[in-house]
Amino acid sequence: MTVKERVVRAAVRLFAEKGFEATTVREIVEAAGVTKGGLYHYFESKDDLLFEIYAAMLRMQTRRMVTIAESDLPLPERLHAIIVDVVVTSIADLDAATVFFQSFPLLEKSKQVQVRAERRTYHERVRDLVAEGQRAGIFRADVPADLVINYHFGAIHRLGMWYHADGELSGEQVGRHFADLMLRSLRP
Amino acid sequence: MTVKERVVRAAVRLFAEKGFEATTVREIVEAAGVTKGGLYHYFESKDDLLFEIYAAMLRMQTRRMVTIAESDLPLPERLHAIIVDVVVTSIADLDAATVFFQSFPLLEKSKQVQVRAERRTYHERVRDLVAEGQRAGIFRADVPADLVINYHFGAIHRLGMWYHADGELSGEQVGRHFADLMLRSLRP
DNA sequence: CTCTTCATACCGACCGCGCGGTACGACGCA
DNA sequence: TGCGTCGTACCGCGCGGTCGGTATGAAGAG
Repeated sequence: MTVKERVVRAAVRLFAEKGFEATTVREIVEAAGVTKGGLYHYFESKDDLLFEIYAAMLRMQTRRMVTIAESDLPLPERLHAIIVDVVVTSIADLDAATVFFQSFPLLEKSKQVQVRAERRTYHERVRDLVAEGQRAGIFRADVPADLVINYHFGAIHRLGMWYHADGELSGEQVGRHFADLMLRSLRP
Repeated sequence: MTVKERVVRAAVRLFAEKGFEATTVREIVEAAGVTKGGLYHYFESKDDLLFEIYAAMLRMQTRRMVTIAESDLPLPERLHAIIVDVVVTSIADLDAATVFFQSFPLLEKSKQVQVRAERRTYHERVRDLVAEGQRAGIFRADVPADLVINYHFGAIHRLGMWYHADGELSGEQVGRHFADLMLRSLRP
């Protein structure tokens, strides 16, 4: 494992556990078994480290979502698969997901803009699926598609607050339950 | 308005906007129009200030929830009213709600224990309503009540991330949509 | 009614600590 | 020798918190 990977791994765990600001660079290098010189050789700043975590998560989740959205499955099944996938991948790297959904305001403003832009396209892409289903009469149309997306993704973004790997449910099971809850709430 | 109130009001706004750790005591006293001496006369520490915000929010929301839960309305209507109420009160003081649901890990550990205990009773109280409905056959029973509560309250806890008062929907409207989404997802 | 006492409310200059970040040397490989 | 890869000793800053002091006004004594 490279120095860079060890730093990222340690940082993600600490950020998830104690928050970005409460975690010191000294703690990160200690947990990663490297030194400050090593860390600052690969990262410009503590903030830059957070941004790398963000960028990796965003790229991965967006790519997977687009792949499913562009498949030729029936619309409700595409939506179902997207929810299951985002839940499963979030749980697979729960620390990163926790950081991702909690530390956004702490990013430098300029980096926030970048991240927000990509998050927006993600949001709109999925929202359009819902809106399409509403127009087709597959989904009930008496609730705004934007609100539906904010609602259900809000639920997903809080996963890190309560899910523990030693619990009874696997990521796959949680994902299916979530997808079912979403689709049922849209049933006409 | 007393010094204490002004401090709390300013602190809530700043904590919601920039996060607890990123907000300095100097910024708070400046925004509140008081001095450090005044602040530390009423609060033991910056952490104590955060805790007061938490305690007030918790007491208020728990009290309201219990009142509704103990009413003699039919079960689904009680659940509906609880969701509408928590959404409306969260939106009425969105800054406090945002802080409440985001800054928990930054509280002192001993205070976390207190808060967690009360949050737990809140959670269990509402979960029991769902479980009761499942046993009675009013709600579908193929999904764990705990997961249902985590899911739907997760959505509520993210309100501060996207709701803006200048949008099209009032707190009441959002509350009703949320409650509808929840009850529909439980329809057998 | 006046004088003394004392608690409460608040002020703001100051402090020590530990933070993120840096400078520079060393080591290994080409 | 030269370049990329670190290690280590250090730095300045700004943070949360402190502490000696003052203003105010209620309570008790005479």
